[in-house]
Amino acid sequence: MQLDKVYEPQRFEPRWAQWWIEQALFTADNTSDKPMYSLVIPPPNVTGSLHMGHMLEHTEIDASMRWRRMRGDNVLWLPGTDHAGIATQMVVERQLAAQGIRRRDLGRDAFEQKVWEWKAVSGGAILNQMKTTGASCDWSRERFTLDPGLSRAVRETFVRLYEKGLIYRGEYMVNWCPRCLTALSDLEVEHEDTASHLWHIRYPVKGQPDRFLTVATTRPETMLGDTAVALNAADPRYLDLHGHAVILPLLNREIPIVCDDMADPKFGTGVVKVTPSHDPNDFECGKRHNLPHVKVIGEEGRITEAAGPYAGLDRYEARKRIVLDLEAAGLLAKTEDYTLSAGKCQRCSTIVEPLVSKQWFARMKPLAEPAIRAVEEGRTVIEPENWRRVYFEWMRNIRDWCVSRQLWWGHRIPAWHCQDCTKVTVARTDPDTCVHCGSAQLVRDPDVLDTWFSSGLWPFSTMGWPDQTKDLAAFYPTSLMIMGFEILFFWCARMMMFGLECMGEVPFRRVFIHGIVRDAKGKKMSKTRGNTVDPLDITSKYGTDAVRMALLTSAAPGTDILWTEDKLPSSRAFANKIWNAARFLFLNMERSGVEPCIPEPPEAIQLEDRWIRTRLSEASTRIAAAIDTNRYHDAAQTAWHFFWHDFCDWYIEMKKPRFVENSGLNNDWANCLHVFESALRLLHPLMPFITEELWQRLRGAGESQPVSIALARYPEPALNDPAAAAGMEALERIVTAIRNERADRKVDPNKLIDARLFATGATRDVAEAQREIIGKIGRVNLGFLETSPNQTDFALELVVEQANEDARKARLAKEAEQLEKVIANSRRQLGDEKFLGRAPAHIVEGLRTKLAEYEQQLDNLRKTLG
RNA sequence: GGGCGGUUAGCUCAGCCGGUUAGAGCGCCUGCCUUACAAGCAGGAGGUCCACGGUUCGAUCCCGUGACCGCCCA
Repeated sequence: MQLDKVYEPQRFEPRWAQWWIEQALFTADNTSDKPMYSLVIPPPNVTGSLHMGHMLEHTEIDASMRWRRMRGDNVLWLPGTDHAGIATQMVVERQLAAQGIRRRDLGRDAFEQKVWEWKAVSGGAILNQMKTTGASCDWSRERFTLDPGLSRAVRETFVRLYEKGLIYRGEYMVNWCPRCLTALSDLEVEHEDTASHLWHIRYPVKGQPDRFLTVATTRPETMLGDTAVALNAADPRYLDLHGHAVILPLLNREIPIVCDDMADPKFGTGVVKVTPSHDPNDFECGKRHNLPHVKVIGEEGRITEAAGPYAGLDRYEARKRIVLDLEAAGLLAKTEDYTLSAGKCQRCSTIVEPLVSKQWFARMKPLAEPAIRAVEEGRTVIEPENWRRVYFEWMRNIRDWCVSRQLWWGHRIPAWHCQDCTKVTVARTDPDTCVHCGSAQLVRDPDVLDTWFSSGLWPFSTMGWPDQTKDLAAFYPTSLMIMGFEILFFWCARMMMFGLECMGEVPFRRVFIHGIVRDAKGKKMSKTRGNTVDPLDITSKYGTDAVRMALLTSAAPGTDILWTEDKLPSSRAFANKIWNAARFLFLNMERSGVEPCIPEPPEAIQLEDRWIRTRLSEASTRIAAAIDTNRYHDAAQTAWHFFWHDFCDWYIEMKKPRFVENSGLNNDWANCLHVFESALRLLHPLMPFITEELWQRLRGAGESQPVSIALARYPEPALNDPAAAAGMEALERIVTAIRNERADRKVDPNKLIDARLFATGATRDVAEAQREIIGKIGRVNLGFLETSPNQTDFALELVVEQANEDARKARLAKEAEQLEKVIANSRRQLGDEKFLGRAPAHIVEGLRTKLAEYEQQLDNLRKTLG
């Protein structure tokens, strides 16, 4: 068996990715009686393509799922995508616009058809990319939010909530995107500080020439729709104006002066303009005073006919004109610089317009309460813990959710408006007649639902709800949810609410919020910034395993990852290390006449076998605990250290002298192959490809083995041999001493020289027992001294011609200096009555023992230095 | 305005309940192509744990204040 000299993942990764899918290795069994572990993917957007954030998320999930599977759990990782209403519609509209076609020209059905065609081509790109990067999903259960089954779940939920009075329709102020031409929920509006101005406008008081009320506004164009000015009833400056009116500048409309607490005497002039149609606060104020609405900005962000001379202008063009006109009329008191927080559409960055319109809303408070309780009671655990507080904060201050969107791509609201009695019929199956008056004159509501409405049902709609399916019985509630914080409210909170409402049970037992992958400067990656990284470019260059490892080693919980490509060479080097360790073993197996195989665990006889198997046990325990608690960086680092520094640096080096030609599968080989094969299993959840490739080559005929390492058992703690650990510690001390001496004396690293060791007790025993191996690793002929040359219990002498003592003395002197400091510090503490009196006994005792050791070490150093 | 997170080696980051010479990877310096691996091996340098104050026998860790960086919500 020959391996290529250099690790080239491109040669085998695609093959395994495809094979895993063909073999359907990851299909979950809903009749299994094994312990269940399930997770539904945060469904990527059909418009999207893979970015590093996905790669991190999917790597963490995959590590977790593969580990659970190898532990023997019945694992379900359910993949799929969501239809991303606004984003997808935007993409297709843009394509059509390029051909000079507008959506409305095409008509609703034809347009929807176009979107489906587009979805068939580019939808699911991310899932295809996941397949090539080896995500161990159950592809037989792939779902899409607009699948018939999932659409039925959406409809069922809408009707249920409507019947319970939790969904209502009404005219309220909503966030309106003048470009997307739809209402948005509060969450879909992103606030951004923008440099702007505060304009102070003078409104003439009616019947009192030369008297003005000055109001300050950030949006002068809305003055066209003012229907009052408000002042505080308690404000002494304006007591005489109660009941009077002002003349709206430019339009010369008379509007009343009202008293309202919205006007804060301490802020600005204490007078505010009231535009009930174009500001949420003014909307409320308008209700309190029964003010009329004048809608001066329309759906497309243009000034309406109601604003007379300005009609037809874009809202920002109108602003400029109005400011100029006010100035000309002498009614602009002043203009201040002002920073305001502008709300922008999450999808297209257009500044959102507050507009009054008739929309569907979901009542959130009654749904939120059980979802809050579930987290309070720990039925769902959110980690890292600080996100729990973020969740509570939002849920406790939740507001009703505008669920209708004026789009064509999505789940159409199952509501019909009667043309006769005007009442609404909401139904699970399309109605022929109005439930209120029996009329057949029904028109279906044109709106669709917010995409997150269907995403909120994902954990159970994907499993067949509202039917009582075997999948639901087997896999709901899911075990774990791994996702980014930015969808904690959008998605996680809504799944919690809908899960509890529809299923009567939380959607997942644990939620783990992973970090964000940012660019090298800590900026969020985004297409507009142009700082995105295509993971497939990186994986094709370095290999998927290396990219996974680079992400995992950086993935400490609660920490964002600053991505730079220079993280990759080291993880590729690690993969190469694994590759070459395998290469070494295969070459030597041939020499020893050992066929590829996975031996039964043999007895651990040699020191290095007992030690490495102890270390293996420790590593597997630690990795298991780390993955179980989502500490992937810890899992990766533990595996890395075990393989490179324990297995390669020490174990293989010690085994080298034991491998002899034509020895066959002796105990040394059996131990070595057993440990190597275990190490592959240990690493498999983190680096699935290289471990599968090497494991398949190692297993040979191996009929008793599973078809894939992915189905093999995860290594379990087997051996704990403290004596072997101590023995190795002694051996490492001797070898390190030899290496230090060689370096100090500048002895040619390859030159075989004589060395003499004086040691006592267990160290002497190890030195004698492992004499040959120490000699091989340290390139020495090791002999022993029967008396200590410097009165200490450990001394090493190299037999060299040139006794270059300087470097050695300098090093030892430095060591001595450090020790003196530590000793002084320890003595001071041990001389402190308070410390002795109040510190716990084991700490004091520990320090005493340690001090004795330091003193011994220092004594040795001094004697050695002469 | 309210809240959250961060500040540890040149860089990127670990560091569990406060305790026993503060760690890793990369980079750097020195020496080695020792027939698995130069994507490697061996040795080494490098730290006022942001600042100040407090609690404590003891603080990188807990508390307070401040500075700077990043983020969320209004």
